Amino acid sequence: MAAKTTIKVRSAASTACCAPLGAPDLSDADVAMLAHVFAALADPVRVRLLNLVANAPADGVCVCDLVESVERSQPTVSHHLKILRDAGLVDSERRGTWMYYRPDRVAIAALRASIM
Amino acid sequence: MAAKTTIKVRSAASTACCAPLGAPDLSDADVAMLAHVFAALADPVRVRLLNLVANAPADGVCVCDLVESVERSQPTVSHHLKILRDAGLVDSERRGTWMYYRPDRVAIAALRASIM
DNA sequence: CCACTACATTGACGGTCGTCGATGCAGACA
DNA sequence: TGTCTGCATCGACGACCGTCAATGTAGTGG
Repeated sequence: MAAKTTIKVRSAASTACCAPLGAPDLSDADVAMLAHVFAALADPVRVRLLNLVANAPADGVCVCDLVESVERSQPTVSHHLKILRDAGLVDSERRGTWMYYRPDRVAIAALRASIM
Repeated sequence: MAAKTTIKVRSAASTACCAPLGAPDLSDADVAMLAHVFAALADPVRVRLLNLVANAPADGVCVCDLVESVERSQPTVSHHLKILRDAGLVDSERRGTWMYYRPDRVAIAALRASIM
């Protein structure tokens, strides 16, 4: 079996984040990834959703509660949550009929660190 | 003349930034402002431009140098720089025929602080 | 005054995004 | 099996965004 290198494996979905915005040698891939994560926060509904998820109890929030809070249709909320999840800013977990969303605090801290 | 209150005047152009993303009482105005600033960084060209401006000599970079670096037309670069300036992330100053752009490090630090 | 340079603004085009109704799908329960 | 609930996906529409050529504007220098 191949030896595990010390290279950090990027978590599944091109997640946040990486090289700081102010780095003198920022690669095009880093630029694209940063823009992708920032784009996930470029909509007021998604900012609010992340804010709600971040202030939820430790076991998460279900989509139905979020739909009520942001006053958008359920498909629209699902759409925005998918964008936040693809950006690595939130996690989701199925429990029974419900999907519970929680913030990915590691990714969020990495994003903060990437700003200069 | 009216007495100056201690209320902090928001610098000219709805600038970055303010209440943290994780605040339990984040107002709609805060959400809108955060989304606006994040939207300014939601494009790879603008992320690169801010990166270039941030790594420029202390007296700034002229637009012509940025045009060469990002390989876009001069109107396109001007357009992106205007978005970054409206978001409060960069400052511009005229010197002779040239416009020099510099990062607004205070606003950038405020943006970092606003992430949870 | 004129020509030139550096940058901003305008106008137009194609592509992407936010939104919702309709539909699909999985789990719970009888 | 059938039905109900919670959520995801699809399809479509209007609005916004990134891009560039053309044009406008301000400063420089002859």
